[in-house]
Amino acid sequence: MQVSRQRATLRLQDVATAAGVSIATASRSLSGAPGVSDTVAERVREVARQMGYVANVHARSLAAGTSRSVGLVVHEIGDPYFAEIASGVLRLGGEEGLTVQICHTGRDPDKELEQIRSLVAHRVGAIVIAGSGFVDPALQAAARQDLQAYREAGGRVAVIGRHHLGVDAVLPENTKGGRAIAEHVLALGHRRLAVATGSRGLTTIADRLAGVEEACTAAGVDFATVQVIEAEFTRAGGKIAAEQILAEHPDVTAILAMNDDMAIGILSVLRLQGIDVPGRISVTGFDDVAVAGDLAPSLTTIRLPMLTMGEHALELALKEPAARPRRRTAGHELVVRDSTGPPG
Amino acid sequence: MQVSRQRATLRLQDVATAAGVSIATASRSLSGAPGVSDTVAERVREVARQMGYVANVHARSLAAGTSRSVGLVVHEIGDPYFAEIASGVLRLGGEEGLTVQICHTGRDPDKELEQIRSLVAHRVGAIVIAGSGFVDPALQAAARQDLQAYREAGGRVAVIGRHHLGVDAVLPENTKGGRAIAEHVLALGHRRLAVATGSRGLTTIADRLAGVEEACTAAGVDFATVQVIEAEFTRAGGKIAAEQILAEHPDVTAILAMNDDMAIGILSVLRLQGIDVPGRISVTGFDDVAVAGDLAPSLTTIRLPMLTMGEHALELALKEPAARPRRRTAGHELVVRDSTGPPG
DNA sequence: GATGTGAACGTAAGCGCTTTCGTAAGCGCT
DNA sequence: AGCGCTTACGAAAGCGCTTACGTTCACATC
Repeated sequence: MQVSRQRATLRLQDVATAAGVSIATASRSLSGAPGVSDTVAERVREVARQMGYVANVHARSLAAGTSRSVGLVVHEIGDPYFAEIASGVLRLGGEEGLTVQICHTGRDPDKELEQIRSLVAHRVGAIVIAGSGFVDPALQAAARQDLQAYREAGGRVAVIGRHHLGVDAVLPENTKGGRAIAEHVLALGHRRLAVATGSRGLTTIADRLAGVEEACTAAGVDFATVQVIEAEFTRAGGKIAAEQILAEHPDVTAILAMNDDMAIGILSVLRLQGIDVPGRISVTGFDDVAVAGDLAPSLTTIRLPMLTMGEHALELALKEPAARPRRRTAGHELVVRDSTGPPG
Repeated sequence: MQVSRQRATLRLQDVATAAGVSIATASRSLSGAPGVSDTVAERVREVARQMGYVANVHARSLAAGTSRSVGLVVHEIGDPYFAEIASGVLRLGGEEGLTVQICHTGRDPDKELEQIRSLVAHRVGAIVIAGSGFVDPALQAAARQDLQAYREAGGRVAVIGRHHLGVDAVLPENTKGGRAIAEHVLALGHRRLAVATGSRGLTTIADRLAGVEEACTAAGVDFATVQVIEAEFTRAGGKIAAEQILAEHPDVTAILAMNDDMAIGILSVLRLQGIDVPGRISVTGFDDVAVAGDLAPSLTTIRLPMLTMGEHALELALKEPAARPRRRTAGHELVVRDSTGPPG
């Protein structure tokens, strides 16, 4: 007895046979390439649909030398800042019929390189790298070199929020934003400030701090008197920073967190300790993550258009590469809410 | 003059030539397959590293018939619930050396099918589908059929939070959780309840509501007297629901939101209207997203281990398929915080 | 010393597509 | 009828890998 051995999946050949055409015609019909009469093309498509044929992407990419997919590298997808960027990339990518590979690095430079390599291996058409780069020149150079090779092989790269990689970039106005938020606090009359920040080894943070320093200098406040507390760039880090500030610098009247996540942690500690915000201490954030406006008190912060930044970055990456790296600034906006007020 | 035409990217052949071995030996060396002496294998690897060779994943997948990548389907990656699940999948996936393709559907059933097909086309080794399914049997059947074909072709599937697809599943205790949160509120003495929920056409929501109904019945509260307000399953939907509840049912003393996002929106509206929580109205959430504990008032909710659920789902999907679909329940935990108290 | 054995390596046949090139047929023109 | 031109299609050559199978050679066995 003969056992009819069934293939696991349909091939283009099966569709072609069923439609009574050659494999070449079938391929052209399905991809919409010219050189096939409309009637034949339509018949092939109908047959394929009925059979439930799904083309093998690997075979297609190998033969065509291109792939309809893009890569996205983020620090941590659970972080709302990156989640929103990812949402933007996924939205535009979906519209363009691209699949998106997401990698997260946990802010580990080695892992970042590894992830980039993996994306290169996948011959993704474009790579979007979100999140701060490293101030360390050696790390920058390593990333730069890998990306350079990828681009020479025809890959496209865009980054969000770092400007040292020689590729197209979407740049949030970190320095201007840092300046704006500090100016707001200074204008309210605060003079004894603390800053809660993540590692200064990240460019984003360095930029934001630079803005704060500018504003202080302009207002005649010696930046050296500003207490800069470095902790994790997370809610937990914010809590630790807040406790440290309260313990060591009880006279501070305003705490500037360098992202909303830290600010949320800070608010939480102040609330637990019964400290009035903004009555005794004003608190500010940075990013304007979705929840910032719904906190109590709602958070004064700098709005960055994360979703749009994700879209723009992918857009840049999909464009014909320019001779010189393009820069696209993403605007910032000071959003004044209830967490800031004049010093008590 | 002869122009040396340079290849865009290195091939395995180039490495083999440089190392003075055949392409087969090179392949075996790099993949760690047996049949190569250690010295030769090491030399090949060293040469490959020095040349910066990165294997073409498409060629590899095509030849080997497998791919080291998995797909993740979520409703919306910007939603913290899904972002945390994604984080779990990415974490475990990264550990296993898998790349992860993320698709989001915007809660659109057609788009979900489309995304699943795209993943099938990519011959991903496994697919994890997160998020509620549709109660509608026709939609269920369509998804089920596509997945069935994929599994017959050797693909693995696991789902999170839906139990109708005949595949391995990680099931959050939605009904038990709904019951627990309602019991908590009822035990505090509340009798005039409102529920703010997303579309009841989603299984997750139907399950949670069923739990609430159970608790009400057990406590002798007629579920028909509970005001169930259906809106978007988001912060914005929570605000709309809250306004409607305040306008139409001002005597309500507790609002049960069917996820934290809605609860945050509700808290925000109550705060704006100067309504004391929990003094006049108690509010509960569901999920325990990261920010829930740092809100003011902090949110009483049901904790679901999202990150772990993501990991477990991928784990299930990577295992040898069992004869019968496996079920793995993810525990729930009532987290009582400051947003609930006895009715005023 | 003939023979079997296994390890180490090379040859070549695909994997399922895309795309170049060749060919046949249909068309209008002289 | 003969010519060139266009259009529609098929044959076949890859894309860059993996892997079944063949070959070689060192070594142990009788």
